Parts: sequence; structure tokens; C-alpha cells
Amino acid sequence: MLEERRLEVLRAIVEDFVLTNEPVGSKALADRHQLGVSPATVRNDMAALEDEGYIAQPHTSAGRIPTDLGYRLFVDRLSSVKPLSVAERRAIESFLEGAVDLDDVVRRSVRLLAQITRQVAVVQYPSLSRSAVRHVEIVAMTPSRILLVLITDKGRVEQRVVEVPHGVSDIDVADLRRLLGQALHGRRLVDVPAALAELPDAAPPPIRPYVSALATVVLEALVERPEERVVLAGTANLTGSDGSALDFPFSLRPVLEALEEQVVLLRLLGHAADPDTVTVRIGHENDVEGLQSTSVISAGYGFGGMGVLGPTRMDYPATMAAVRAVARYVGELLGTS
Amino acid sequence: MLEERRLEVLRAIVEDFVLTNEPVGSKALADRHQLGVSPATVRNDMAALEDEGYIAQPHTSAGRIPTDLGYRLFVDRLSSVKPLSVAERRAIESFLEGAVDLDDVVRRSVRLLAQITRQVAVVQYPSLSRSAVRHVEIVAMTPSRILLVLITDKGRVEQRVVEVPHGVSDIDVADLRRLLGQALHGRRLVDVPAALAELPDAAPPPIRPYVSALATVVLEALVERPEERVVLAGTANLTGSDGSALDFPFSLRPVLEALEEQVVLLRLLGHAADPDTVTVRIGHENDVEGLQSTSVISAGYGFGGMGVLGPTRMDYPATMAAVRAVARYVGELLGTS
DNA sequence: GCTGGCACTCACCGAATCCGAGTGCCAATC
DNA sequence: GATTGGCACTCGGATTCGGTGAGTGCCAGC
Repeated sequence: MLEERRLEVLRAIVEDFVLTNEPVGSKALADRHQLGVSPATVRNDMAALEDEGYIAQPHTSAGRIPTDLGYRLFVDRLSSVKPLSVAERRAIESFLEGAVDLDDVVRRSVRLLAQITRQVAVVQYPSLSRSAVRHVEIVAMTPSRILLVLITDKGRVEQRVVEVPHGVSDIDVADLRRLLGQALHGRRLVDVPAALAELPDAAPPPIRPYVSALATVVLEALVERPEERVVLAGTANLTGSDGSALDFPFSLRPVLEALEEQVVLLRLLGHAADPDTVTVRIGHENDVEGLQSTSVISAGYGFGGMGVLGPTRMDYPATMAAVRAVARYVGELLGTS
Repeated sequence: MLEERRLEVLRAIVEDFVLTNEPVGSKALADRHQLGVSPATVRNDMAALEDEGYIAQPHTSAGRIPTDLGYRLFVDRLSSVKPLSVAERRAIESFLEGAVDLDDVVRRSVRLLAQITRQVAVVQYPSLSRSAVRHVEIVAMTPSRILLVLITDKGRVEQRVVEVPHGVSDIDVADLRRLLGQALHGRRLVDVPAALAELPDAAPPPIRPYVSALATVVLEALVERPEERVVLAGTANLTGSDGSALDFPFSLRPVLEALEEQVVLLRLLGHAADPDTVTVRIGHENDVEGLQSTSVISAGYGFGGMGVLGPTRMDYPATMAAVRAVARYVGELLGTS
């Protein structure tokens, strides 16, 4: 009873604050929501919530705003993910179905996500390690440099320049190509190391040293240091529609800086695997420097992660729903292609 | 004499304003620069300059600030491109020489440019049309879809999915690959159309229709609709180091929005060819919506364009020097690789 | 054509003031 | 014991109001 109403008050505070961006006071709360109690009671509850660290007041004699902890409680216990409207669902479909390409899918997804959430969207390219090799190509660039091109079953094309110790003649290249092709075709990338290990034995003696050297380089380049790519959209949403950076107390410079680092973005997306487990990281829960006043909502689509970044003051239920929906849809799209 | 001093006054105004970001008045001008005349005289000149549209006052009884037209005159007639310091030059070299990859070169260039100019940097990937074909690869994805991979002499890898009218069997693909390879290897991309036109005649009759169909599709995809890629860095520089968007009166939202459009970025870079002809577009000279209060400084590096975008109030000589230097260096790097 | 002088204009700054939303606490009530 | 109405108090934000000074335009004199 007592406990329950307190939570209800917290929910009301979060909802109102997200809506208005103004500290919310006891009177307004009692009016706008059917709490069935007087402002004075609400005040008592608010005092308790403040003691527990869920809300705070920017200064004396102002209303309360949720803390990171408050949002956390809200997300964990007080909100249910709103289902998207039919219109939104249809918009997602129609926006994505025109994609012709893996690149295109990714580009469209990220734009879409940015657009419907009105936040910054981040999408990771389908991770190499979960893909299978469709095709391997080797091109000699200079005698000591070869370009390795890997095409995965998702249509992702990955290139890597590898330095080889000794010169490689054209004939070697042709052999290498054939060998690698046979060895790797159809393998999932996680299985590549095993396949490569056996490779030198299968090679004709004359080129065996090359193969061996190349195998280790390839291994190192593609498997142990997989290059993950990430795309971004909607940075303009960091500024309020009026223009000024309302939601970012200390200006958005640190945020923009953080967003330029691929590594940071990858860390944000974490290792989410499943569209249905939406991860929410709120404010200080992000240990990334510069993003302590932002929240990140992410989900996996099966081959990588995608998500959204915005001010801690955001509409969590709606955003979570959007991320989940897009992740699901993209996952299906790629899974069946 | 008269004319000359007026220009001198304009130069002084531009320099001071760029430095301080405050409207500059007659007294301060006469003091800080050795103009050899009294403030009163400067005032007369300023009045004349204002009539001619080179400067303006934000409000009565404030100093003057340069207009776009003023900056234009400054750039055209009053400034010489400062040579970079040795340290800067060395920094450029050491920053770029570690690049292993075409991708890497581009990424490093854009970061470098953003860093030394403290503005937003934009670099276009080496244009396809000026590259030569090093290798062509064809992979069947589904019966009606093939993936075409093109590797250029600069190490750029370009992929495109093409829909083909009829099913393509594995044997066809092998033939196609060989045919295309022979026809295109070593050609510059501008010469590809001619080579493709002859292709069907050379093909063995059974697959001729496929070849013919494919040729037109390839032509359309790679030559007439070449996909130009552009990378961006330093968006955080749009916010002043203090954080607020000092230089952007109407907030930077429109700027950020414009920067998300690849098409816009490409237009900004124009068709610059030569590192030594640095193009400057100031304020309203940019017809791109949202960028009317920014200036763009760009140059070509031989295979595409690169440039920098910032507030109209920027240090033009230094920025022009930086763009030119980086463009030159990248041009050399790619030209000799 | 240049200069010094002069009156005038405003944006900016700080102090003083008012206003009201919001709070905490307490005694009374259910 | 929880709830409520009442009440004194706080303090940020908006408003007002001179004072200040940088900057201007104009004019008469050199």
C-alpha cells in the first residue's frame, strides 16, 4: 500500500518529467495523476524517495527530477514495453524492404532507428565471426603485399592487406587462391582457424612455406583482430528541435567526441545477441567518458548489435520498443537472405 | 592611398574578429594595428566599407564584424596562404605514413585534417572513375542475384549486387568471371564502357545473352551511378571548446543535419582536382540548406576531394594552408602506391 | 583628406525587488 | 499510523532601473 503508492509517485514523476522537461512538484503531480491522495501526502512520499536516492531537486524550492537510479527503477519495475502502432510497424517494413545490399540494409536500419526514436542510432555491421565464408579472393598488389578479400554469406565484403615475408609470384597467387578457396569455402568464421591449421600439410611442397606464412597472417588479421564496423545516424537529434542542447548540461562536445570513436561505439553495443533482451544503460552506468549523462538502449539482431543513444531523460518504453522492433526485423531480414 | 587603406582596415577587422570573436571598434583598431591614422579616420573608412557591404554592425553602437562579402574580399585579395610550420609538416607525415590500407589512409587523413584545423573535416574516397581495374570478381548469391566485386589499383574494393534477369548457373559464373576479367583487367574505369560494349561479341554463343544483359547492368551500376563514399571527422569541433555553439547563431542542428547527407557532402567537395587550387566557399555562397553560416574550404588530391567545414569566422589563411598540405601529401601517397 | 571634439545611442552589468511554485513541518483528523 | 490542511519559509527567475562605457556619426577646423 504505502510502498506501492511511492512507486506510483515515482512513475508519475518520471513520466511527467520526460514529457515536460521541468522539475515536477507535489501539487502538479496530485492534480495530473489520479493518485487519490493530497499533495501533502505526495510530499511525504517524495521526501522518502529522495532519501532513497531515486529523485533529487535541482535546488531548494524546486520540484523533483529523477536520478539515474530513479530511471533504473522505472525501467526495471514500472514500465512495460509499449507495442508499436501498426503504422510504425508498417513504416519499418516498407523502409527496410527496399534494401538491395548488406550495406544498404545497415544504412537504412540506422537511419530508420534514428528517425523513429528521435535519438542517435548506432548499428554494428554483421559480425564476421558469426558469418560463413562464401568466397575468398587473393590479389597481389606488390611482390610483398597481397590483398585478401573475403565475402561472407551475408554479402559482407571484407578486405585486408597482408604483408608477406617473401615475394609472391603470380603463379603462387593462383595456387594460394585455389588452396584457400577449397579450405575455407562454406566454413563459418569461427571454424577458420582449424581449417587453416591443416592447410600447409595439404599444400604442394614448393609453396608450402608461403602457405604456412600466409595462414598465420590471415589468421591473425581476420580472426584475432576482426575489424568491426559501426555506423551512426541522427546526431542532429542531440540538439533540441529548438536548437539549443537542452538536455546536455555540459554541452554536447564530450558526447560528440565519444561518438567519433569506433571503439567506444562498439563497447556501447556490448555483446547483445537477442532482439528480445533489450539492454538499457542509464547515465553513470555508462563507464564511457563523456557519456555519463546519456542513456544507451541496445539489442542484438543476431549478427551484431544495434541501439540508440540519448539523454537520460528519454521515453524509455517507446524507445525500447523501437529498438526491439527494428532489431527483430533486421534480424529476420538477414537471417533469411 | 585611400582605397588601399580601406582594404587595410578591412583586413585588420577580419583578423581581429577572427581572433577575438567580438565586434571590433574604431579605437581598438587604430591602437592594435599600425594604421598611422586616427580612430576618426578609421571610422570614416568603416562607414564606407559598411556602405559597400563588406562589414556590418550587429546593433547600433557596437563594433563591426565582417560580412560574407568581407571575408570573400579578404580571402581573394588580402591574404596569402601561410606556409605550415616544420612541426606541422612533420606531424602530417608521421601521422599518415603509418597507414597500411586505402581505408586507413582515408581515415587517418580525415582525422588529421580535423585535428589540425580544429574544424569538421570531409574526405572523399578515391573516385572510381579515375582508377584502373585491378581485379574483377563475381560471386553468385542467389540464382538471380550476383555480387560483383571490383578491386582498383588504389586498393579500393567496390561491391555491388546486380539483379540478373535469368538464373545463372555455376558454370556460367565461372565463364563470366573469366570473360569480365580478361576484358576489364588494367582498364581505367572511364574506358570500361567501351570494353563492355565489345564483350558480348567475344563471348561464346551459349552464354551470350547473359553476358549482354550483365554488361548493361554492370555498366549502369558501376559507371553511370558510381557510388561515392565520404568520411567525416571532427564534428565535435562545431561546438566551442567551452561547449556552447558560439559561432552558430541558429544552433548547429541544421548543420548536423546537412552533414548526415552524403549527397550534400559530395556537393561541398565539388570537383576539385588539384591540391594547389584551394576552393573557398563562404557563408551564403553555399547553396546547401543549413550551411549558410558556414564556410567550406576544399581541394582535390588527385583522386577525389577533401576539405574542411567551419563557421564563416575562421582563420582562412591557416585553414587553407592545412587543407592544401594534407591534400598534397595524400595525393603523393596514393599516386606512388 | 585627416583629425579632434562632442553629443548621442545602446547593450551590458549589477542591485533591488517582486512573485510564486514548491518545500518541510506540525497539529488535527480519520 | 497514515493522511491532510495549514503555514512559514526558501530561493530561483523575471522584472525593473540606473549607471557605465564602448562605439558611432557628424561637424568644424587644420
